[in-house]
Amino acid sequence: MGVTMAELDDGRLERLSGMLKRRGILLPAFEIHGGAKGLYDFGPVGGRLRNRVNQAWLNHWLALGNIVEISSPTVTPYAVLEASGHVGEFSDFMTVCEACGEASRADVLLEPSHPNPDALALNELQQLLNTVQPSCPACGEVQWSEITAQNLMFNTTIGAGSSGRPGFLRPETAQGMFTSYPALYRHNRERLPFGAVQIGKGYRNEISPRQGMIRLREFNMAELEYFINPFEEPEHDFSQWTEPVILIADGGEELQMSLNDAVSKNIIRHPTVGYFMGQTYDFLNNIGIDTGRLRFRQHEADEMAHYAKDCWDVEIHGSYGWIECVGIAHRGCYDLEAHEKATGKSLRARREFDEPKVVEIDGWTTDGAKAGPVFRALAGAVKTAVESLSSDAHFPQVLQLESGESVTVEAEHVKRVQRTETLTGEWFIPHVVEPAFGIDRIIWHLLDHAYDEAGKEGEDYTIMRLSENVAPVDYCVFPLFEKDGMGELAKQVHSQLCAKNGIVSMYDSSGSIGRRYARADEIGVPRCITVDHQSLEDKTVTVRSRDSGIQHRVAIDDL
RNA sequence: GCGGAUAUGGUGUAGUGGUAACAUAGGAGGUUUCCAACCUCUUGUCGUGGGUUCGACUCCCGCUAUCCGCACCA
Repeated sequence: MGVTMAELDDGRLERLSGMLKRRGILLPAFEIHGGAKGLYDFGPVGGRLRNRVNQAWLNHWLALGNIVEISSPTVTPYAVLEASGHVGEFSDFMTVCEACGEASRADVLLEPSHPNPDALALNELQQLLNTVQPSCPACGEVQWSEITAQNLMFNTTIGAGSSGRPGFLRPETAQGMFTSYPALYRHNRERLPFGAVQIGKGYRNEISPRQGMIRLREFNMAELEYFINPFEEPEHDFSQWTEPVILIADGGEELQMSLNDAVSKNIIRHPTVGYFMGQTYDFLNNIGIDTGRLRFRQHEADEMAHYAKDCWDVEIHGSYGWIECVGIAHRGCYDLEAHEKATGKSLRARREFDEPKVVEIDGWTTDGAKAGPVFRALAGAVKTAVESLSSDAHFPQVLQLESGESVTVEAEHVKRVQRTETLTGEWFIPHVVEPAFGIDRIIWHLLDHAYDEAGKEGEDYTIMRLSENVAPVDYCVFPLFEKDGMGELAKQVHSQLCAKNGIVSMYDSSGSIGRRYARADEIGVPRCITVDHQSLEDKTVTVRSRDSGIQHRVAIDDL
């Protein structure tokens, strides 16, 4: 990078943004009320584009055969996001310099004095701040206020009055897939692997949204949670990904290597992660991302969340430089385990052992009839303590319970347990590989890559070279002139097309024919249909393709 | 959040202490036998709140938004 946008694009970004606004693709939201930072409208053309991208995404994953689609609420109870770690993780710990009023992040101030202050809890940070006494980066004084947590999630209250419970707008869609795990597992006949996808809105109350569509406060995301059995070696066919792609591995150097090779050389550390990298590459290619401006970047070990095993971002190059648009992470069992711990509900899958395991149980347990009346409320804790003893323990014995109390256990309170158990399998927490897509960022780059203002015969001319798979309008229908019945016939063709499932057609009769082609090109309509004099005689029309300008004559009935 | 700049029809811009202009786009009509042509008519603008003033789009202050840099950013 290092090249500023102005040098790079010569005003292209401004012209593109202006066009997107003028043509109803992307517009600042609520503009008549003064606008709102980090919030955008998809306009009459953009709304359709977004839907097409979402649909293409959905179809891409559903085609794998073991993926289901769900939809969960955006309003999320406090407890869910506390369990997932977001209440802690999505907070910035702020402290204010009482000398100059400058607010700083406590963990950033303490970075020189601690290997990973980001991981500390509030009270630990406060302690460290008191000990270290860092000086204010703005004024040099050392007068810090109490640390406060600044949460990046939107707060809300679910319910009214005293019955209202605290909640948040979700910062990601993923938690819905994790909290729905029992239903997903049952639906999939209790067999791994399987996946669940969800497309929806996420919310982050960014301190400073910037760069248009790149950092939003409300954004469209699409996530896949793929649940796998960590005891099984995954089998994926990488034979379709032998073309070299750009990889920036952990070490920092840029490699040109196929995904196939990267997996076999263990640069991509988990085959399922590699498989989804390949699938993601194909998806982005299919919807029209210029794959020459796409690269995979591996998270460094210290950048990765502590539970993640391997994590790759897909970065796409556009007017804002290289932007992270997709993250593909191996999250281990972190999420399901977290919800399991918080709720006490089992979020597991069953696997049968190749051979049953025979377990010799040789130890002690309490004799309920004797120990119960003696230890009363402590009986449960005593039982746990006794069962942790080895087979050669002797009684009477003084045991320290977890609660700190000591009890004397007599020989009559316990009995010997000696038996053999055969275990045919076990319950385990599945691991998760999560490809997470920022739809808005992807749409931005689709537009950015498709926007071609190369000109035509020396004149300024812009074409939006969107893929047919996502183009918001499929056809424009023009009467060459709106007379002699050409207008009526064109309208007829137009409504005939609109009536077809999934087809969007626009009718345009204003301005010269060239102007209408230009308007259609600007929003990326792949094909324009023109009704001319000949159409009136033989019921054929010309179909002109956007990228080549070539026209074919086609019978109306064959459209 | 800090610093700097900016805010005029849909879009891009000009301009002034006496209620605004140009281009382009849009609409109607005409013309035109396929790539932003032409002619006529026409719609539409000073981000927002306050102050100074006889009078503010213009000067001052606040707010909001946008852009750039810093900081922040699974």
